[in-house]
Amino acid sequence: MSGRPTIVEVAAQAGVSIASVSRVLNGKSARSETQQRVRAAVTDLGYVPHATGRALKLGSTLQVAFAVDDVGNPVYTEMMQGVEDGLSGSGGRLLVASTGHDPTDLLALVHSLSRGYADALIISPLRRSPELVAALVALPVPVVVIGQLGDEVPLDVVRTDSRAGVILAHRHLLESGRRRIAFVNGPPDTAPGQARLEGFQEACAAAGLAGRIIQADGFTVTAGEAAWSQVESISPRGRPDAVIAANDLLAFGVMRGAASAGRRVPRQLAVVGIDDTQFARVFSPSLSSVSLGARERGRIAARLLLDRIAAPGIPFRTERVAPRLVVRESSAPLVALAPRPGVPSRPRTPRHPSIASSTSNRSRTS
Amino acid sequence: MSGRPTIVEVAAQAGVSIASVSRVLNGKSARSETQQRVRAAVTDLGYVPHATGRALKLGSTLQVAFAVDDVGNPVYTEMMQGVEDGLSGSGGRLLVASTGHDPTDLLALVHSLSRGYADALIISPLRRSPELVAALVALPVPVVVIGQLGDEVPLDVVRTDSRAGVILAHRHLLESGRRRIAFVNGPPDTAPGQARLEGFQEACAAAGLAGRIIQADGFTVTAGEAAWSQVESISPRGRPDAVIAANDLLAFGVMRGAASAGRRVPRQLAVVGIDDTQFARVFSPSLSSVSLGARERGRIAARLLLDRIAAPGIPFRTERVAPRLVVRESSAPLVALAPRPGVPSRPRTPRHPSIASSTSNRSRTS
DNA sequence: TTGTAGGCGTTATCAT
DNA sequence: ATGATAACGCCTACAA
Repeated sequence: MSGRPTIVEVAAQAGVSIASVSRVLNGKSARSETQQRVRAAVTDLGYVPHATGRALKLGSTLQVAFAVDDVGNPVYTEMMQGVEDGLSGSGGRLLVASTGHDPTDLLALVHSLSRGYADALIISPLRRSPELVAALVALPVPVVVIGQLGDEVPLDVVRTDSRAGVILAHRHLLESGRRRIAFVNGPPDTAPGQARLEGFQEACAAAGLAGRIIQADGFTVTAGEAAWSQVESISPRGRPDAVIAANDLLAFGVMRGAASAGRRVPRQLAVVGIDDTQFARVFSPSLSSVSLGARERGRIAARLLLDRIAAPGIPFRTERVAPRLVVRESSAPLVALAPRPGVPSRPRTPRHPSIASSTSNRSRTS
Repeated sequence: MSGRPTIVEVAAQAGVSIASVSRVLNGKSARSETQQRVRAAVTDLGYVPHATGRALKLGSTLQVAFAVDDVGNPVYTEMMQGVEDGLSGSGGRLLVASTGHDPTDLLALVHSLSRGYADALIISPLRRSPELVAALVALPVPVVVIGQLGDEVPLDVVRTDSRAGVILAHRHLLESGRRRIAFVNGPPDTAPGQARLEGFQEACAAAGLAGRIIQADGFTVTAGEAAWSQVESISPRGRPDAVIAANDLLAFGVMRGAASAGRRVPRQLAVVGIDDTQFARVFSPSLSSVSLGARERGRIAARLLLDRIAAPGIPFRTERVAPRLVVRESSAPLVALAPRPGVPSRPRTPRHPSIASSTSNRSRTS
């Protein structure tokens, strides 16, 4: 009557011991009559085993925490779906610790994890402060990091190579006939901000071009819009004819800013994003973007985690997902755009059978 | 050495009893010397109280579950951020149960909640099956539902009125000079699908217009694109000049489909979405949309929950958030578009000072 | 096959 | 102010 029924009451009702109840419920051997009585009592009382008791005894909660800096960024939702995919069937629940943009939050969260809320942690941090790394290593549960980490850190890691991703984008823009390529970066004190900046600089050096770098103050759409207004203030002579944005949200912001200023994409400005989020192909014009396999990285992270839980002693691994350029409308080659200057409003399918098709979903791997 | 330190080891190290350790850690009175010794031992051993033990004793986990059908839909991310906002400071963690699109998942999740994983549940279900409602009511923890529920269900509810939202959108399209208004709906067996359909039918009746209804098979971008191809197959004479989509994702799909078919938005086709997700203002053209206050609903849900936890006995409440039309470019009035037919590519700011501005962020409440 | 009993880590009562 | 001890709900040797 008072509160939920416990195993004791079930045992009493069934006229057996609590051990028998537990056994029946966990599929251990028991006489069929005992099983009957226990099951009857269970449905009778509406008994549901309490997770906490079990967790305390077994020492595991069957919860996996997933921590990111910004759930508002679709790339993390996709990553999370990947994690869910990879976890499905393992009987675990997902504990999502999003935390706003406060950088101390992630650290606080990691610390709170050492209270045993979760059996494991998958984390994709924007910044890798020494404190964070130390906290992760000290955690009493398995940790998988999605992102770049120092080489010698004893953790399982899922990486991609966003530096190479930027280089892919740069080469593609060169091939599509652009020469004044600018880079809109997010905060350079983040791991992706740093890697992508390096990629851009390397690409520029290789091409013998001086690429302009614009700093946005976040990886958000709004930051991208603000960054665009910086571009607009550049004298027309030096104004870029192409932009690589450090992620899709920035790219969306740039495209919106450009549209508001009356600039035509891709005719006057080519744009390439990074992450290939679900909205990249939906925008008009659709956004060319470098996929970093967010969903796959999530799935792999889950797999690494399950492997480690199964065999805690195995050596730490680093898995890699290669970046993949997905060419869409926003970076259509100039040669394809030239023939029909008078009809800009038509769908921008290039009439010229050039290397890169601007059709929605073609992709090119490198 | 073996595993994490427990309160027993701390007590031994400090030379006091476990009761004293517990007291010090929970801020009960203790002699200052005792406090010193305990704190020293704690830092010394790196002791962190184990959540499971505490939960078992206290009977509460400090976890709140948030369940939705599709985390891929940004409206739910926003709702979740609202929940987080509202929960912050309460010391609770958020357990996000997303579950793919399998409708049985939500039910399974709700059942699993009765295992005591969480102290409370906030749920925003697409479909309200009798089984689900029954399971929710039977749950031994407080439940707040975001969405429509039967009137007499003994639960706290946060509602909006998406039926009225559709009517807002319809009226706005009439004012912007459209007459052949179609409605792209999601599955009609969902609560929003049903309410929005009713709203459309009511609006059509009031206007004396026969509105065409197109069924999409989901609330997704892809479903919206497919729905658009149905529209394209309509004979030119009866083809709509405006579309209300049952949510933003469908609207994005429609706009993408329309763009691929060479239709111009808003000149040839006006589009209005529902939810006013973060990408509505970013798209080109930016999407007019009816905001249902997802973030605010999340915040309110959290508040209702905290109130109920504080005082379990209080009567159940239903809070309402009014829909709010946000007018943007995708539904610019025809009169504003007419004057300059030769320059369609310029930003679509209307030259005519009409009722509804098409500037990005203006909103009109009703 | 079944029951008894101990323990997982914590908090809280009740003596001292 | 402090310590011994009993729960909390469950699982699992071990003994019968």
